[in-house]
Amino acid sequence: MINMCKITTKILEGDSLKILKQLSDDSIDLIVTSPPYADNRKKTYGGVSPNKYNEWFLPITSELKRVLKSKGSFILNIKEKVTNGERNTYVLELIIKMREQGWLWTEEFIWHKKNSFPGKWPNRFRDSWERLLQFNKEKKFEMYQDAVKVEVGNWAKNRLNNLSEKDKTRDNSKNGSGFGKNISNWIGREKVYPTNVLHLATECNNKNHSAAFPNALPEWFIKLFTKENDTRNSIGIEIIPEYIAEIKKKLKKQKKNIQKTINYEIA
Amino acid sequence: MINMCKITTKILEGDSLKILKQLSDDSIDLIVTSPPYADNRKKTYGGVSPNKYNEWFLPITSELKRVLKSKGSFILNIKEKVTNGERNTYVLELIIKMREQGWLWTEEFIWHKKNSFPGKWPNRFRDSWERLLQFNKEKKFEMYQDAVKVEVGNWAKNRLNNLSEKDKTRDNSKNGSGFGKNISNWIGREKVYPTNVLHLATECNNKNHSAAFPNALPEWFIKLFTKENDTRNSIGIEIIPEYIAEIKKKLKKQKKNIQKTINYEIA
DNA sequence: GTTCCGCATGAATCGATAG
DNA sequence: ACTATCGATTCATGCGGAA
Repeated sequence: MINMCKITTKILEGDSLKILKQLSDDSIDLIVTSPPYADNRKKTYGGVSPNKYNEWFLPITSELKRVLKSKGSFILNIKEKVTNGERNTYVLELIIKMREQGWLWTEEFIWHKKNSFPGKWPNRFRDSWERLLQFNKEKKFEMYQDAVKVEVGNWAKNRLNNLSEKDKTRDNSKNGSGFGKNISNWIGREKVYPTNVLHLATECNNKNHSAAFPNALPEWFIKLFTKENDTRNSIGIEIIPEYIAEIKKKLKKQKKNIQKTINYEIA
Repeated sequence: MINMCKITTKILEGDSLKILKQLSDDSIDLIVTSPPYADNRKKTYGGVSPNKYNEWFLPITSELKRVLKSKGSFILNIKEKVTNGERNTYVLELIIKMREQGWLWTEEFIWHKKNSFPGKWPNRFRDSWERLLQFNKEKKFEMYQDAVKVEVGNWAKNRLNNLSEKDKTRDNSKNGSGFGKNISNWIGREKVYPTNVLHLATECNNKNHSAAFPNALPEWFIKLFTKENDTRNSIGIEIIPEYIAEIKKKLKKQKKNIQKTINYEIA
């Protein structure tokens, strides 16, 4: 037993706005969501038209702000659809409106979808990216950058073989920016920090749910914004009964493995 | 002589808003610009603070709309900077305001900067992408998708996307030596359309101008939005005398090569 | 002509300190 | 309290000279 704490995964059933109202203030460390995009997924979630989207979603973001801890983060995966030949501006307006609610728009990560949906149109190419908007309640928030470090690029192998005298000391840039470098700092460094562009393929095996949201995406943000050895209790909110059954089936499968080391419960 | 038309490159000197007013309505096929980002380039272009940015830039976009042909495109390369720990919203507001001017916001391409600026901060990673906003006057516009097709497969895709000017001349010389063999390589190799994510490195050898705008970027849009065998006359507007001198020097070097096939003039 | 290797450079941002 | 300046930190690329 590495950790004797009890960890729970709660699946709450119903409309997210109503469910959220039952949760306490400042109780959640991280929120990751990919709401149904406007007018898409009509068959499953009813579909919200672009001009009603913010009217529908802003009350939810307001509740999310209430339940999020002050040092927590909210990641919103979204992409505006094309209406009438143009990219619709509702996402831009959503960001502006959320700031009026008191959210800070800290960053916009890009999810580069390496295997984007094929297709051809006369006036545009395949859409190969989505927004991952980071919102916070306060300027200082929890972030564990070391948890998502990546391998250093190939350049380092060759570059570091023969260091010149200049490489061994701090060399300040000529343009007066104060920017300087000491190449010898890289000796023995195997991992570096990533950038704000994530290269991930969409998952095609998610047959029974309409969101093509790869597991690696929330996983990356969970690593980045929550502490590794803390208990990571989680909550999921879902309105469609069939999906709830599917989720619970998957969770039960995993429970057996998890319980070998941790006291794990599905609620 | 492939083409007997006269092609001209005009370098107009002065403030772009004033210069634009001298150009005729509906006379330009394609506009590609990367205006100084808010508060950056203080040393060279004076710098406009984020809250004054749109006030400064919207009169220019209004003139750009007047001079653009009805089926032309306007590509705006821009990225908002961080102010007070947040991404500033002036670019979002610019898009909304430009639509009020009558522009259509057709698409947002992403420029993934492979060699983004280094740095480490407690609350964010390196910024590795910029916006390439496509605006149009009408829903139907000129677009030549076949001109930017890429080879199928990851190897080819990366190779083509990474092409620098140097790469291209090298490749050409290879073509010259092994002509028959290369042709056979092309046969049967399928070409596909690219996506709306461009992977390009910034160019660091641009010693006398601070813009890290790779040649490949405007080149890609010129191929995509203007017809290959048309005469591609061009206009550049620049306010700093030193840069004008630099541009003219570069153009004169190229003139000798170009004039072997085309009647080329610098104005 | 080609490959190898040294090296400068880049649309940055935060936090502390000074005015 | 608010603004201005300054130091610290960091990674990948393409050019140019050498082999």
